[in-house]
Amino acid sequence: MFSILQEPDFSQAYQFLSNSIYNRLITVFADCDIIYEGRASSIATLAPRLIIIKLDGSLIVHENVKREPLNWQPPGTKILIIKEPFTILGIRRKPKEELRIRLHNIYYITSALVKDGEFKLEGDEIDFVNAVIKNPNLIENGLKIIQREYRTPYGIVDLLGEDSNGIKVIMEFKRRRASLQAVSQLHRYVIYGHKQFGKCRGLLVAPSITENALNLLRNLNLEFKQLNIKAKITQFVS
Amino acid sequence: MFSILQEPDFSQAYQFLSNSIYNRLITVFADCDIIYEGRASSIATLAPRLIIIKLDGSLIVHENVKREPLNWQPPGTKILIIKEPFTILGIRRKPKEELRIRLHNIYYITSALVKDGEFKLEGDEIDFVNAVIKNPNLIENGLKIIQREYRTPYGIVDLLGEDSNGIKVIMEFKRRRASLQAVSQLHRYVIYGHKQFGKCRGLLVAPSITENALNLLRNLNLEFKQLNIKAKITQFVS
DNA sequence: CCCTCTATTTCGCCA
DNA sequence: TGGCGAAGTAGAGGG
Repeated sequence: MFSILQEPDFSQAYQFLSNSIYNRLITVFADCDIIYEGRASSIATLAPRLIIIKLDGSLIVHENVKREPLNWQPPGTKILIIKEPFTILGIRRKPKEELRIRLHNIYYITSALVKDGEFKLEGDEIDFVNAVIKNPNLIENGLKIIQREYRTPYGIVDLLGEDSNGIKVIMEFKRRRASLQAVSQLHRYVIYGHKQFGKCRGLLVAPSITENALNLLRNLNLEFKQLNIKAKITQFVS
Repeated sequence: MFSILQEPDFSQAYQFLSNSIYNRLITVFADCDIIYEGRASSIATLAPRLIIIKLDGSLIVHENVKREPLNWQPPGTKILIIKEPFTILGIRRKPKEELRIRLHNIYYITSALVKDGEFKLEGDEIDFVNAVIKNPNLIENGLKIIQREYRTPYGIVDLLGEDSNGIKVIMEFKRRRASLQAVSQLHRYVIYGHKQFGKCRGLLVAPSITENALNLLRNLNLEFKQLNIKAKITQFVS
């Protein structure tokens, strides 16, 4: 199920790692320096760090703060152990990049057999849009839903509808406070909509919007509909 | 420097964790189920997982694939150990959320004293813009740089310049292939620029651009300047 | 705090 | 494989 190697020499570490890579979830705690070269480049000087090697080739290096790793390599990385100098090397093509972790002193190595469990996440944007599809009146009376994920050359429209006057309504949803970027996104779709449908409306649906975004939105003749899906659900329940 | 506890009972684990939290970099490998409730919500069923607790309160749970953790809590999280049922609880206000990791069987716990090393990263967008500030002719002859990070209500312009005809040039830089979103971003600034300066140009600077983005850009009377900074550097060197 | 934007973003989906 | 956009995005920087 798991095994631990404490203060191994490089020869022991080499054996252990070679047998475990791509088979086990590995952690290494060691003094190391790190060179990354690829999409960007970085150097990390000698210090103790926690290294994780996953079954899919993900390579992750943590220091003692932050949720984000100091260095990493995404899934699909080719991982090599070099004996001299003792190095964990992660190589990727496309983009061409490599992470070179040179180990100076190894405190411990662990390996473990992990079987993924079930995982379910709720409350993302999909749920938000789904709620509106089920009940278009949340947006406005008489709104008809035409298409979800309507594809245009200028991006993918969350929801395309038609109002009670037969005018197309292009809707962009944000689960959180809408920003300038959300307005721009909607604007892009409306530029296309005008070419495609002639007159049409652009509607940004979100729980709130920043002041600058609201100004821009008005400038561009777009509309904002305040909608907080969680609040609405409780409203329906009560 | 480090210590390891193998197959502890809950009482031992409690002692160990209580003494280590916020002092040491901790890893726990254990069978656990996890409930997250906050910005979204998730459930993970019983399975062996690797848990990391950092000195700044970061809480990270990994399974055996992906660079991203299965669940997490960012820095600043309040971490509590509950005895019955044995649980690592991470609580945050603003946003209000909690991560509840219930441990069923603990394989090992490690703790270690980590001193952060030096770290230096190069090759991000800042370097890209800096290269142009140093040598505006990379963009076009006669270009004058007026301001870096020019703030407008519609966003922050990477670089504001003036061309040889005295026309303002609003520049947006992308280190990688420019997308629709990059065009929109530039367009936002130019909308403001027209109000502020009257006539002005919008220039997207990137190593390449997607076809749809290029079409949109032309539609909006914006310009694209192909520039690959790494290539340019080698060019100057050679 | 909020706003804005980058990121070695990662990840998923779809043509 | 590339385009596109969401993410419990995280993290940085400025007002």
